[in-house]
Amino acid sequence: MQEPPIPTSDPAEPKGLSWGLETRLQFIDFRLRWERRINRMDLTDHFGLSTPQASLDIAKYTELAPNNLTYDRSSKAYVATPGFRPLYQRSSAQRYLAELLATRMGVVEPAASFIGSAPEIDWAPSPWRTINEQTVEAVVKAIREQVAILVSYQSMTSLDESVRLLSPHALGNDGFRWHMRAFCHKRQRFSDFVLARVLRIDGFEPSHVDPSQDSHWHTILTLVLAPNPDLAPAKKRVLELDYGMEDGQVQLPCRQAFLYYTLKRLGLYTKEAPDPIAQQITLKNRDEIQPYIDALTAQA
Amino acid sequence: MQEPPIPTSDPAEPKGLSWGLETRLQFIDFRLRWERRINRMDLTDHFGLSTPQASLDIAKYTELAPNNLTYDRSSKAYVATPGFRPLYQRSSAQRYLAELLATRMGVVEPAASFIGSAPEIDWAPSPWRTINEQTVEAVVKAIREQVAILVSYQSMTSLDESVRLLSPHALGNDGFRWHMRAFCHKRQRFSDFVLARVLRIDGFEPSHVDPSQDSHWHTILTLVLAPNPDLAPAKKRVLELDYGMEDGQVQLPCRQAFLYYTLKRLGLYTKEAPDPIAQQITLKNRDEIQPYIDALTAQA
DNA sequence: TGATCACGTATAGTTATTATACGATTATTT
DNA sequence: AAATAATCGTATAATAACTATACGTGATCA
Repeated sequence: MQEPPIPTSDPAEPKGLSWGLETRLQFIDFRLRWERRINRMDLTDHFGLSTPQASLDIAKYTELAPNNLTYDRSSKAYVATPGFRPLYQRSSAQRYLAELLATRMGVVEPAASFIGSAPEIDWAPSPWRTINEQTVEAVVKAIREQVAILVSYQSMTSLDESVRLLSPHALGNDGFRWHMRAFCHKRQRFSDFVLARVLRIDGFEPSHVDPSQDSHWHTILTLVLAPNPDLAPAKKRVLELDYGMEDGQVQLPCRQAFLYYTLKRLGLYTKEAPDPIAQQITLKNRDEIQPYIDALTAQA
Repeated sequence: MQEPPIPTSDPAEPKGLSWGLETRLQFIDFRLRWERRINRMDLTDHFGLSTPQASLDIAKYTELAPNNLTYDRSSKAYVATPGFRPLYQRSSAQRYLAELLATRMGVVEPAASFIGSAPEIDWAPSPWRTINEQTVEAVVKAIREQVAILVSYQSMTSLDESVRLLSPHALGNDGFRWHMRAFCHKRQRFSDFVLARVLRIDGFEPSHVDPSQDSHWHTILTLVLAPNPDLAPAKKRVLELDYGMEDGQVQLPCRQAFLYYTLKRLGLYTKEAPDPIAQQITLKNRDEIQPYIDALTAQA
């Protein structure tokens, strides 16, 4: 019996092909959509195959999507038709933009990406500490094996090294930095630890912590965001579009553990009354959330 | 003659292998590092190969990195040795975390990722408009072919549809949203347009715009960030670690076009004197940058 | 103790892919 | 205007990659 092919979420995606061929067909689809052209040479460069095989792959793609491409003798390449319809999820706009960004930021090696030539792109930069390989490896291992790690952690209160025994159970990203969610045996409570503040890993120790007791992690709040009602209608409409609001609001599920970072990023973490001009977005259910906001100051 | 294999950046990475085999070896490397184990079944599931071939692949990996794995009869799998050293860039911690995040956020299909079972992870959520496929496709096409697009754009000033002719030349991401950088033929100047505010694409038109004239895009400022000097030494150290500062500061290159978004994200966009307690980070070369900051209000 | 499930490996067969070559079409150079 | 180069598709034969199947081994578990 033939081994079953890789399952794909979209039932319209062709099945029963070998993993290699399927990947190459996805490549053809991707290049056609985003660069509007594909060549045998594109295939031979990226996958290291021969020209006859590249021809066969293109022929196979043409069989699957005859209306997606035509050969243009002038440019010596297949070009996407105006009515091109992508065949694979891999060719989605969201995926394309994410891949573009990751490749340019150096997170993804160019050889691992389907992108050939792409439009100029840049982003609002943020200072980014290069991630420590050993720290991540140790934390991931500790989470998987459910053991504690002994770490030297840079605390907010003292320059001296503080050695702590931590039992991590999850990873988190606040938009800037990576955290671990862990039980601190010193303070006897769950909290967040920024991975970049881990100065050294001193070893592993057995641990008996139940992650389900981390209530700040498991409590999921729903923030209801809306445009500031005092804004002009056009501005409100802009905000609705920017944030994907429907009926003038959007619900944002948020773990209590991320409440501070989420509000901070949205510019909603203010103790005073927010300035309606600077503050374009409001927290519509602030009454409901306020107790959790008050709890933040007590904890930090 | 054999076609040349895919070039890899790291000269230590093995070469001369077929693209398929190389990918499978990277998979083995990745799984060993992050899940500490690999099986024939992992390979047959992910790539749809037969068990003898999976055996051969593992044997090949063992030949390349004999000290990275041992077979554990008890768990019926190869496990990573304590002294495991990754062979491929693909197995880096940064890549792993990025892949974890992208997979969980739904940007990358699970089948396209090497991740099998992974630790629990979450992030500070932000409202995210689902990207419009047609808009991205049209903008990318316009940039590539150097033509203008006629769009209905939701402006800040009027609820009525405003039709504009735009000549885009680059894409940008402000941390929340995707933009295009384009010449607006109506206002006769370059500026940013949020993709989500594009209500409709009305067609393409020939265009003669020189992207090199977009000075806000091509002017690259250097922001010098430092911890607030009034903070306690331990807090300063924390910020240095969080933001990868060396000698108490970090340089952040930033296009003038992104200045507003960058300062906003860092909480540095204040017209009044910043509050030293809330404001943990300072812009060390504010004198130098201030003229550009002043120019922002005039423009917006 | 026996069933199960990994492993490795061997053999034979099939499929995928390569190497090479040819003619056709188009753009570019001479 | 003619030669050159590059692309396409395709045909052939050869090779490499991979599959199907089977068998023996050691460890775990009911």
